[in-house]
Amino acid sequence: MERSPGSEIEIFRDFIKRKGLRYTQEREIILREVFNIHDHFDVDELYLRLRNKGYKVSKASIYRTLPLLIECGLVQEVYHEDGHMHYEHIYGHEPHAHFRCLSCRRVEEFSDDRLEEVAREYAERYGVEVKMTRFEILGYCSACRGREG
Amino acid sequence: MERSPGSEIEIFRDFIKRKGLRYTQEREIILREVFNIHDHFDVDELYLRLRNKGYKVSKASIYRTLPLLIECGLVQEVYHEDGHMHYEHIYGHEPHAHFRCLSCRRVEEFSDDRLEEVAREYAERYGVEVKMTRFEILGYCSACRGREG
DNA sequence: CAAGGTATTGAAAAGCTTTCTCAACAAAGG
DNA sequence: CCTTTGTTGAGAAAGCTTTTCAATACCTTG
Ligand SMILES: [Mn+2]
Ligand SMILES: [Mn+2]
Ligand SMILES: [Zn+2]
Ligand SMILES: [Zn+2]
Repeated sequence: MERSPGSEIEIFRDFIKRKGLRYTQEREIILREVFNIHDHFDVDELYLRLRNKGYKVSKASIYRTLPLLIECGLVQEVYHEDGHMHYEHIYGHEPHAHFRCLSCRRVEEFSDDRLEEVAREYAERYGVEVKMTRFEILGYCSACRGREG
Repeated sequence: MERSPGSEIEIFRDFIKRKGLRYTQEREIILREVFNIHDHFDVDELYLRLRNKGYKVSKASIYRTLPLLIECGLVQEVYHEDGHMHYEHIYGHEPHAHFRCLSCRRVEEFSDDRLEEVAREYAERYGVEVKMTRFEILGYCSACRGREG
């Protein structure tokens, strides 16, 4: 009988405990805000949202916590743009890929089972353990393809 | 009757001219070295290789030229790691995806036609123009999966 | 082929993002 | 509670990438 996976908070707490780390206020505050953002975000946006809500969490703590959230599979690096990384929470969401318009920078999500299939087959053939996959299409969206390109 | 696409040098020169830019020594030297490297590379490696061959090209020029090579489709950003971007030349190579081991950092290439299929279908359905695609599998290679994970 | 207009270059500075340092603090076990 | 020790915040440091600006080189024109 499989135990239900639980909320992101339980998952994170278990992960932190299993690693022998301490479950701090700051770590939970950051986790909660990451799951309040239903969009791609960067460190600065996360930091400002927390400040605007009155939480005093430092950027250093955000930079320290994100790798933990990624390691336990709750969060993912989505893409690197404008000199910094962009993230999203993935727990509770279907795996999906991204289209990014090189002109207007709009990002669209879509999913296709073949992508996970490709990863699964690669893993089987080469004996690797898949932690995550990332599929991106870069190009010009329908609105932009006329204007330049 | 379709004209043959030509070498990377012709393509780059045509691109530069079409944009009304100047075809300089430095730009060609950088282009040539990019196509001498049959691996993923970063700015520093490219810079050091040029210096070791006696070329005096500045990093600024490399940082200025890479976006041009990318814009004309000769080069691609492969992945961001250790705080900087890694590139590869793609002209003359089949499209391929990457597996990256999170432990030993080894990078393996593989290809699967389904990936281009997914992109082609997305483009058709949403009317976007695809410039490039990127598929990555992150995980632990067969050698590393026992040791940690 | 010479000259002039102007994009490009190199070197250094600046701008950013991310990491590190260290004293003060707080989590967690006894 | 008390103690131990990992964590935090603020600022410094460390990179990477972009910008600045005078000197240079490309290339068009005459
Ligand atoms: Mn997404
Ligand atoms: Mn490759
Ligand atoms: Zn667009
Ligand atoms: Zn490995």
